[in-house]
Amino acid sequence: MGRWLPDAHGRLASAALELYSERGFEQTTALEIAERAGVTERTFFRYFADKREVLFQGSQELQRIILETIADAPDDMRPIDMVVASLEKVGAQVFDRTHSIRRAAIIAANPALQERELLKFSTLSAAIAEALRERGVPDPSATLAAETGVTIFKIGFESWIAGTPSDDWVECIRETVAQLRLVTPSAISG
Amino acid sequence: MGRWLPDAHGRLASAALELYSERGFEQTTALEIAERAGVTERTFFRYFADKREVLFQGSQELQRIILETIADAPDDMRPIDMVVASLEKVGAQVFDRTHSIRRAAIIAANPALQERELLKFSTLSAAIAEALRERGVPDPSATLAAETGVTIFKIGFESWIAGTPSDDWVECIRETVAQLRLVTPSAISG
DNA sequence: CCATCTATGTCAGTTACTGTCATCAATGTA
DNA sequence: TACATTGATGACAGTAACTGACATAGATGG
Repeated sequence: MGRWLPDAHGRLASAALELYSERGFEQTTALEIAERAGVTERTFFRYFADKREVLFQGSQELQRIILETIADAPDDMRPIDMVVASLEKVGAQVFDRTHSIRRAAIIAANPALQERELLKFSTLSAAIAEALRERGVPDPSATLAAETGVTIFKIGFESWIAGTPSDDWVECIRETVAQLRLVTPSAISG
Repeated sequence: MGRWLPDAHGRLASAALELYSERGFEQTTALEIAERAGVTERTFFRYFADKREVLFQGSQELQRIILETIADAPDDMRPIDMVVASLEKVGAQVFDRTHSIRRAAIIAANPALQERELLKFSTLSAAIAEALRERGVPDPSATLAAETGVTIFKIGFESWIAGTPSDDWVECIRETVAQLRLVTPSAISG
């Protein structure tokens, strides 16, 4: 056995989620998180750039899968369909529903966390647009498809969390796309 | 003459903009801003909730004008056109171009400020959607028109700052709408 | 002339985060 | 076996963003 318990990163992330749930984000200090995880406060900030970042560890993995899927998509696919397909793929691999529900409640209760979430979405959108451009999709199509894709992700994620109309990820994404088609048919589907 | 110089709020805002420009947002302390404005640090935090908020004082006025314009729009106008009309109206009343250019450069250089800006846009979008709903526009049309409107604002603002194709606000908004029409003709214009 | 109001100053306190150096198990190497 | 190196962590001091509580003094109204 090592000098310390393994997986300090994971213990910190779990401790933070618990404490943010129990007493709220602002009412939780970094010291408290560290103590519950059995490390010092300094170690917390070695793993996470700040208190908010703990809740967004999944975003890198999410982005990685989306970008890879877009890069590997067949050439004859429409850009928006490449993006939607990558969104469908992401669900099963990344999300635990119980965890996501708790996390969403924490974020909904705190503007500082909403800010961070918006920045992550903005970053994701820029990365998707760039991936599309690398596949030869010109602007503004690339940017618009990316923005639309992120909008679908947001709304689809919300409905998956809410469980309406379904708690199945792919179904939520497809239903969201269908809704959007009703409003902008010629922009989404040929 | 009063006990203190008048317009502490304005002096603080100017001092902050200067210092953020000169040495960057993170390299500027609240104490330095206060000293340049001739007040104490405590007074700075009486006027502004935090260091970032100084740069977003215009957003409330911006939102007010947009919402009022939407509320007063003719009944036969399409929702998206109500929003676009409100965006056109806002420019001359709110923005000073020199100030806006400096401000944009400061924000572009700092992720924490980008987060705040995204939150302001998100808030604006929600408020526009609500204003449309109050005029009888159902969802998801209201939400989509609001989101589209904010997108137009963002891109139009960027082109106005850049001066391409014009440094005239209304022209920038109209050009952005035209660009968007090219991509989603049936969603924007009948 | 007095009471109150309002904007500000003063000051102590909490906490998020950072830089730096020490420690010590694990690991590789002679 | 002995010894140097590495990597994760602890220890600790420091900065700066905020916050709360109370003091002060000019302006204002009766």
